[in-house]
Amino acid sequence: MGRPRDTRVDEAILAATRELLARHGYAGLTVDAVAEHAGIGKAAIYRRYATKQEMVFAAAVHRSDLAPPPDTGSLRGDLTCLVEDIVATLGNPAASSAVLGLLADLGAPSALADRFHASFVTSQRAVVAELMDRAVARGELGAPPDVDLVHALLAGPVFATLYLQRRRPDGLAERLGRMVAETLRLEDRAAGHGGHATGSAAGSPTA
Amino acid sequence: MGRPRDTRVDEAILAATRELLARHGYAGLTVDAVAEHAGIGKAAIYRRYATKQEMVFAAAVHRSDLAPPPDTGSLRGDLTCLVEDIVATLGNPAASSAVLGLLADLGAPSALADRFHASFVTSQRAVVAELMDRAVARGELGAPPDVDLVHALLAGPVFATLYLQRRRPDGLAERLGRMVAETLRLEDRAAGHGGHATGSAAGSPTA
Amino acid sequence: MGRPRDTRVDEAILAATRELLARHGYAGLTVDAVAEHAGIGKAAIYRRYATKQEMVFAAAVHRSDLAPPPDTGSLRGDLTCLVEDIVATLGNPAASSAVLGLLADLGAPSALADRFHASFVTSQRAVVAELMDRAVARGELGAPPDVDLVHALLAGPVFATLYLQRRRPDGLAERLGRMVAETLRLEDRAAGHGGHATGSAAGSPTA
Amino acid sequence: MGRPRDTRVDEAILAATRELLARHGYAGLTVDAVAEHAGIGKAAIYRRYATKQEMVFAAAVHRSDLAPPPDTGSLRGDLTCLVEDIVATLGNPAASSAVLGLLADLGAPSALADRFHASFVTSQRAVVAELMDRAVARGELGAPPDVDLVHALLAGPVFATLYLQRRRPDGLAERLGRMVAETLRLEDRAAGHGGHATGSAAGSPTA
DNA sequence: CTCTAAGCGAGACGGTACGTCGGGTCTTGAC
DNA sequence: GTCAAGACCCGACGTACCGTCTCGCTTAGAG
Repeated sequence: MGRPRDTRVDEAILAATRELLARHGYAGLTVDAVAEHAGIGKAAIYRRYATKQEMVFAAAVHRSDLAPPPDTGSLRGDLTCLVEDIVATLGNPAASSAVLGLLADLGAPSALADRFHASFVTSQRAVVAELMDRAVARGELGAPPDVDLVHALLAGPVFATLYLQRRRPDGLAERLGRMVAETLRLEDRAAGHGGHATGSAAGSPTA
Repeated sequence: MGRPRDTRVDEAILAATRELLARHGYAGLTVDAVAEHAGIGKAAIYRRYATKQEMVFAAAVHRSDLAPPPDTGSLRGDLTCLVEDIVATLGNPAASSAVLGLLADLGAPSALADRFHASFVTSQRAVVAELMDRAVARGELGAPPDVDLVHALLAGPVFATLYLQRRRPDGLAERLGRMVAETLRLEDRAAGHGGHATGSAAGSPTA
Repeated sequence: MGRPRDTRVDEAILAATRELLARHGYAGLTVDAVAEHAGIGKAAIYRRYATKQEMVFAAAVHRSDLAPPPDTGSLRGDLTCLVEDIVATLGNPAASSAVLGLLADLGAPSALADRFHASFVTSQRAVVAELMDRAVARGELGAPPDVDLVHALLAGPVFATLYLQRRRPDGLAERLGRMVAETLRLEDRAAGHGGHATGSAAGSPTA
Repeated sequence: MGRPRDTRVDEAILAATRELLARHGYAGLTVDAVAEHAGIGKAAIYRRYATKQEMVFAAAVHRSDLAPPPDTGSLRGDLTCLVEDIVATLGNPAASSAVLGLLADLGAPSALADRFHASFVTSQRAVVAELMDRAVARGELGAPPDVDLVHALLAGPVFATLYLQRRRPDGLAERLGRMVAETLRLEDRAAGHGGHATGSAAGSPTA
């Protein structure tokens, strides 16, 4: 019962967090500043989020449950598509700061650390697993490969490009999708599995 | 003139920083705690390092200029070796926390940000470039590929495994070295270059 | 038109205020706590009282308009009676906390400050004036003395005993009434007034 | 060891507290405001005082250990002198607000409550006891009266005048000293003690 | 062999942000 | 229009950390 939470306040908090995150980065983000910028009181923030980290998580990461993966008809297309999603998510400066900041802040295992993992990592992993199954169904792969490895091969280079090299990952999705698809097919064949010889398709379209 | 710096103090600072970094993570690391744990005064720290970041950098990152790359005789061996170095560097929990923390803290360009980049990223990049040249010299590749891309393909998955998946990267170097070497050869041939047909090496499965 | 105020709410507010005042003192009294303890909403409180001070005033001070002074037949008896009233009023722990708290809070002149003054101070002063007139009429005093001084002589020691010494003022009224009555008669005679020589009463020791 | 407390900071805190106390009263006094007004950080305050109350106590009450009572040669003079001291102490607007505010805030027994009592009440009580002994030694009184009662008779009216009537206590010390001295002598004789008949002295100099 | 500049542990300093709490206002849906 | 519930804005509280600044002492190398 009682007065319901004001939706405009929710949105104002998230919007302000995202803007200040983009403008000043994760370090440099102040709860007071968010409150002032959103035209609300700090209590309204802490009524929703127990800590600054929770707020940032909600503002910049939570919703990125990673949309259901569209089937492009080929492993390579699917992977490219997934990488494009990851790039799009992290390309946003707010999310970019937030993910890195949270990753650094959430050293000790905690409830939020788990939720962050679930929202960000587990969901990506699930998508990867789905794509592998599709490839097997299609006959592109004989057996589904190590999901964590594939995930690392896809998400890792995006991280490296953005956070280590501090470059825009232009064209990365395309190239990464192609390379990983090719690698997976090679590994698959080398392991003695092997779909019904779709292998040749892989060699042809270099983009 | 005057009294020279006490070497034992230098070491005590670095040791304490590394220990506390490993124990409490980058967030959770306090300059006061380092001073107390090292049995020294804060002034002794700030006489050496201008900021907490500098201290952490010196304690956990600085020396990792990445040893000169040993020539293993094959692209795949060289890459595996490099990834092993990266894994070894970041496997240490102190360095692990430190790198992530500094990455998050050093949002704005600064002198330290540049030095961090130089010590960590540029040196890795240089090694990658060297390995590419070796491969070309050996005839494994017809033309040196995009160094940044290769760097991202090597370092990225290590980051993803450690920081996103929070797993130990056991066996990652081996697999990653093989996959990337193979991918590079494929790309190279597809691009119409092509060393003197060392391609067969790709077929030899696993190791 | 509209729903009438619920009388039980009025009483619940006042009762809860008094209880919490007695239990936690003025400083530890919270409007939220009053609402919860009374099983009502804060709005019901603020609909009746503009501020926490008003509420406390109403709960613990307002009604103490100081009953009409009973004529005991002697100045000494009247004064004793008045002091007993004051002691009874402030002896209640709720009222005790409330008066002190309001006194401290109501620094700046305000409407409530005036009402507090009127309800608490002015009414006492009026009673004192009345008692003085009675004494003059009776012939115990030749001229009515400075009312404020007499008030201070009566109420002050009660305050000092309760708030400074933190003791229960047992037996204080009796002794204070006697002393002040005697003092006033002495002053009166010294000033050259003098009722019809009731002075001898002064010699009658004790009671 | 370590850097010693800066005396100027101590003084700046106390001075700022006193000024803001006088300007805005006890309620309305902010620790942040004190820090800003003193040009120091909040930490410097909380390093010295655990709470706002402690700070106010130190600034406005602590030092009022009540100077050693000067011997004026007569009970009446001594009492007048003491009341003048009390009036002088509480006449200061800062001390005035502080005493009342602390009295109201320190409802529950606590370490500070005890120290406040000791510094403010006990010291006054000790002076009163001393004056009573002097009077007995002088022969003005046959036996020392109830010290708490006398203390209440002296301090109480000052409180009542200042805090209840909100008047300046001009001329109060004089009148109060005379009245209480006279009362005590009367009580003393009535109780059957009696110094060597100095009684007549009381009647003469009315001022 | 003294003098002196610099290092040292300790800890206070000014700031700034945190997360909590209280006061007084406003809003919802039930009555 | 009142009620219980509870969200809202505001602003103070006391804590913690950063990077700086003394203190009084120790330690080496220059004269």
